[in-house]
Amino acid sequence: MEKRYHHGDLRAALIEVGLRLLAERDVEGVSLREMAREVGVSATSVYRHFPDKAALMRALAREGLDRLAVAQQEAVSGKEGAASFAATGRAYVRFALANPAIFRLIFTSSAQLQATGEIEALRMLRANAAAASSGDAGPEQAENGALRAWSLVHGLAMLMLDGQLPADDRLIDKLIQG
Amino acid sequence: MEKRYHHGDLRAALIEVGLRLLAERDVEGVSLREMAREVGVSATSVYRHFPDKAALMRALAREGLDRLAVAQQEAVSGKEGAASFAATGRAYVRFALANPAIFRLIFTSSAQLQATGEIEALRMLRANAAAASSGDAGPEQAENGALRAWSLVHGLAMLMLDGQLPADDRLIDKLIQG
DNA sequence: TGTACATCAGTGAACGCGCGTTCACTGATGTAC
DNA sequence: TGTACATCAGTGAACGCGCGTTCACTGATGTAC
Repeated sequence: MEKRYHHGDLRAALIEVGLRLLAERDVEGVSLREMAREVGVSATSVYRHFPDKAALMRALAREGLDRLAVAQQEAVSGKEGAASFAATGRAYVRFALANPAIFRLIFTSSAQLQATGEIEALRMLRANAAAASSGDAGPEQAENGALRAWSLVHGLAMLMLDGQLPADDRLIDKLIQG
Repeated sequence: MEKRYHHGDLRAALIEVGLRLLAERDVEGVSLREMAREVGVSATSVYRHFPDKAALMRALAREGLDRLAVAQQEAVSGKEGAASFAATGRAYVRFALANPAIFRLIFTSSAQLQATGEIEALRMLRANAAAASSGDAGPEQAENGALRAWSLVHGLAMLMLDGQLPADDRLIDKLIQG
């Protein structure tokens, strides 16, 4: 028996299932066949919506990036300057800890995510980092400060994900705050 | 015809080939069978030296970690304090850029590398980072400064590897130096 | 110095595996008349 | 309102793939007598 999905429904269902699987296991452990199986559809039908597996994975990365952007936006609301950066940075690291595989997927595939708006989450972090370091002398110092802040937050996330540092909320606060 | 390796020779040859392959492609692209093929030996013979593929990959990570330690040691020679940290940090990032797959492998599998001495490279970076921030008030501030420095350097390496920042030597210097 | 033998690092064939992808197809949907 | 038809999202079977690993084996090495 054939299941009929309204336009876009199977696509959305595949992305939802994909993100759920990525919450449980690593990127390499997620196959196109399994995503189709979980949705309850034949593997073949995926090809009606994505040219190949890579395209589906890119869609997952894009959706993950959107969610990271939302998390940062929620965290930053009503804050300014240094407090704003700290909030964004904390949200960034916490998102990574809560969604390890998705966070990794975002960054390993984001070089291919070129379309407008897809890098919103990254743009926002950079903007906040720039605001945080705007007390510095010139615009170049501010830019350097922003990149340093982004690197700090990104490195913190990665080191905690890889078990090099304890994934401790208070440690995050200490390192980002002061 | 059977090839005879003196004790440890095939082991060393496999590690050498593994690192060479990792210089060309990603971790997932390196198979046990290919490493054996490259050495010129049957896949089966690998099991005389490693219980399974995971053990071989762990050996590759350990060797990579040693090389990272050496690179840092060479970079740091004769320097002190902040200059010492900057040198170590630069060496760390440059190693990552020169050996992307190995650098990633080191960190994704280093949670399992528990034996003494295996974390030498990491210990060294932490020590130098601590030295760099020893001007700070108390020991806790110094520790925080060290972790911040490590995060900064690690994040910089990862962002450059993932194409988020240009892999530019001058940018490395600017962000680590100042 | 020569022989017997244990050790153990190699061998090729075979296993089952799940994968991504292609194929020719079917049948429900929604539109045109 | 009913019928004809094009569209196209589904289907299951099949493909070739290289993988990690197991098996029973072979034959070179080096030691004990």
